[in-house]
Amino acid sequence: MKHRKTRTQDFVLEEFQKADKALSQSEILKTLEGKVNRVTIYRIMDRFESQGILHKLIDGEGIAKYALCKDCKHEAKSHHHNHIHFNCTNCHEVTCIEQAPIQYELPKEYLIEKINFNVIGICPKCTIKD
Amino acid sequence: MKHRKTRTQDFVLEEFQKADKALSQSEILKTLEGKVNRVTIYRIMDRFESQGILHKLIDGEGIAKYALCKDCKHEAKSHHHNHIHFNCTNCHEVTCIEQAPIQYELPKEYLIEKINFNVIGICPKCTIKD
DNA sequence: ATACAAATGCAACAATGTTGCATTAAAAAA
DNA sequence: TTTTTTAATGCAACATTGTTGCATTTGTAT
Repeated sequence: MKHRKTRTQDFVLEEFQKADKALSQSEILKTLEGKVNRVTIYRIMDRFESQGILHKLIDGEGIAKYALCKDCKHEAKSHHHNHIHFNCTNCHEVTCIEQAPIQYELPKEYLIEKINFNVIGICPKCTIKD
Repeated sequence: MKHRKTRTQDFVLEEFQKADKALSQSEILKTLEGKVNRVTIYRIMDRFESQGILHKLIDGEGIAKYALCKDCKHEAKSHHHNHIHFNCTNCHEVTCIEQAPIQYELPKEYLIEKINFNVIGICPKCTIKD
């Protein structure tokens, strides 16, 4: 016996599917209208991350957010998320830009475990309005 | 009359010069042994940032840190810091890697204001020991 | 239906960061 | 030098994020 299906977990997962962007604990909590303890949200997101359902990132403000894993490689030990996260300073949405290629070079003495790349600016939805 | 020279500000600046890495409020506070209020540290670092002396970054854990500006361009409105910050998971130091080139592409609809790139892993100092 | 343990709730705690207001102290003006 | 101005600091209070321990609830296997 491992994982148990609960309403709150289903709800959280649906929120991520609907949102199509990275969400923080407080954003999830709002949609639950205080019906669930915030500690539970933290724990559900942690659990989803270790199950490879979500990936965690730190946004440009230092807030931990999670987003659905889409094109992730799930091979053993190599669950990487080497894509840019775009932080819109207008609508404050953080979105995964999986199609944007990143290239960087570090002296080979550096052992790389993972990356956390944030680009801060105005997203397409907000530039159109302006 | 604009800026006033104080001992605490001098001390903070010296710490950054000695450290040659990014420092958080709490790290600065420790070296001051509680002789200065932590709010003052926040304000000094903010002030230094707006004066172009320090630049702010969010490290891989979401903690705000500041580092000395070295090769920054200080032309009007273009005080960029487009370099990688390396976060060592062993010694927990965060260092600016100004010589490492970064290339990334985003659809042109995205307006880029600044970036915050963290690479997390083991730094050269720590790989040698291992 | 019962038993096990995963999931949740709740209280408490720590750390980070911000704000308002009183006080201190640089440095300019007298 | 003394006085005045106000930038800089101290302090209290607050908000938010995140974590931990323990009791309770609730899936689900038996």
